[in-house]
Amino acid sequence: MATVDPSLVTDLPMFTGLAGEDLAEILREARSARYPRNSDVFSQGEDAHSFFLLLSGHVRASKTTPAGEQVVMRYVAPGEIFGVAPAMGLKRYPATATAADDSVVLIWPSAAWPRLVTKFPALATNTLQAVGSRLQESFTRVVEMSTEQVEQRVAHTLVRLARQSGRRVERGVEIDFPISRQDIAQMTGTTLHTVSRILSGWEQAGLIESGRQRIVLREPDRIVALAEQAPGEV
Amino acid sequence: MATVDPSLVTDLPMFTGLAGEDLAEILREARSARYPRNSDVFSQGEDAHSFFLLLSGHVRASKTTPAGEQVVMRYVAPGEIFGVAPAMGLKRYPATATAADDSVVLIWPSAAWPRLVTKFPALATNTLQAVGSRLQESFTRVVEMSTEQVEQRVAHTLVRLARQSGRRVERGVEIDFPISRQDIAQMTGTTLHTVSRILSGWEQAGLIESGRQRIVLREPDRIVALAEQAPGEV
DNA sequence: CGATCGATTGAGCCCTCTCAAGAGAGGTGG
DNA sequence: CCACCTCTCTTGAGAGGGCTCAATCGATCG
Repeated sequence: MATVDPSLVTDLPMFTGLAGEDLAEILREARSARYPRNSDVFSQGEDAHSFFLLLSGHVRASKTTPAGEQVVMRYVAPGEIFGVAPAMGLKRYPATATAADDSVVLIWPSAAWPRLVTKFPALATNTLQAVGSRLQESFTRVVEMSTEQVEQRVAHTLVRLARQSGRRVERGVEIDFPISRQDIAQMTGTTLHTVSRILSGWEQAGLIESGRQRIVLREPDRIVALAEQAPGEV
Repeated sequence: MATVDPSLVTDLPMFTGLAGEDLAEILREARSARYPRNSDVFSQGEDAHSFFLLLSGHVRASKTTPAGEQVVMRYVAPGEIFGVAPAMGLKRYPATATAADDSVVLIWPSAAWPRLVTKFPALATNTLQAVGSRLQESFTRVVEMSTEQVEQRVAHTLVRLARQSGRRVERGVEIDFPISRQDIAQMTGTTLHTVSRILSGWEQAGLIESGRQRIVLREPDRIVALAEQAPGEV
């Protein structure tokens, strides 16, 4: 397999402070692979043999409870690293990563991490920032689940998805990968029935337009308003 | 102010891989300070001027929403670093840190971080692991809030607090710092009324013994069982 | 064109919140 | 050292948001 072209990734936050030859050396240790929609990149509990960078597509990270319930932790957008369990000192992946859409991924063997990070300390700094911002996001979610009603949480989640992975279309902003009511329920701690009722309501009010695994925000500002409005303040 | 004695901190995860003189050099950049119970070490939104290591006592990190509601993110135990916003690239503290009990803290100016991490790359690795394990904890909390009922969440929270900061007493395991029903409510996303009702029930069942800001787990195993039992499985 | 997967919608219930009141424990100041 | 005041905890009553159970519809894909 050919080496990855450095120009594809040179501007990513992960490689801040890493110049031409250094970057090329890092990339030489990686291989790329394609994952078709709905296939798993890795599974929860599996030996953490590699870490990853998403080149294109979208990857969903989810955790399964002992009782078999699934919770979606996040969606990975192109340019982000994921499956960095090895860097955090974990032996096994704490979640399952599934291609939400056909995806292309760079893969480094875990064994390369200590060597790379010793030679290129900027990698540690950049990873620390990436993990730090995920910690902030996770905290935000805890706060929302503690203080907001379901409708607000769904609104916040859609706004965030649209900002992270929105695509401008004629009628508004479309979330750029297939996402079901069930997925949104698993991101907001509710049931697919409740999500369906909420989205049906919004569709009738003209706020969104949606179909099978497809959501277009027609009036993003009014969804933001819903997200921020205190309950009862109607 | 005298330099901190390296022997006090040499075994902490934060300083793994750092030997005598290196450690002494790192500690020379820190000062120590005492915070009486209920005083703030730093406040949410404030300029992130420093990062910290807790030597003794307990510190509560909490976030306040725009609507004024508070959510407790975690309790810091002795030996842990906190307020590492600077290392994650944040300009301001994302939460408020309050001494839950009289506490002694090591303080490094943020400006020291880039210099220290360049000279001692192990610091970046160790911090990455610390932030990584917090991310795992935060994920655990999201999963619990998504899938469990309030009683299970309270049980899980008490078990975790007892493991992290429990002290053996004759009658069981006591949580080693003052903690109110309100604090537990803000950790589990419920109200102090509901927490009070749950703890009253457990007290009558002989599972715990409690008083003003004080909780003793008399039968930790049975609390663990409550935490893990599926709802309805009674 | 059938089968499967996702979405919709109704009915009823229950867990938890809200509102309300009061009791007990500690700390503090005179 | 006592009285008061504040903070924490308890407990009841009632309401409601969201879940569970159930059935149907629609769309996409092989």
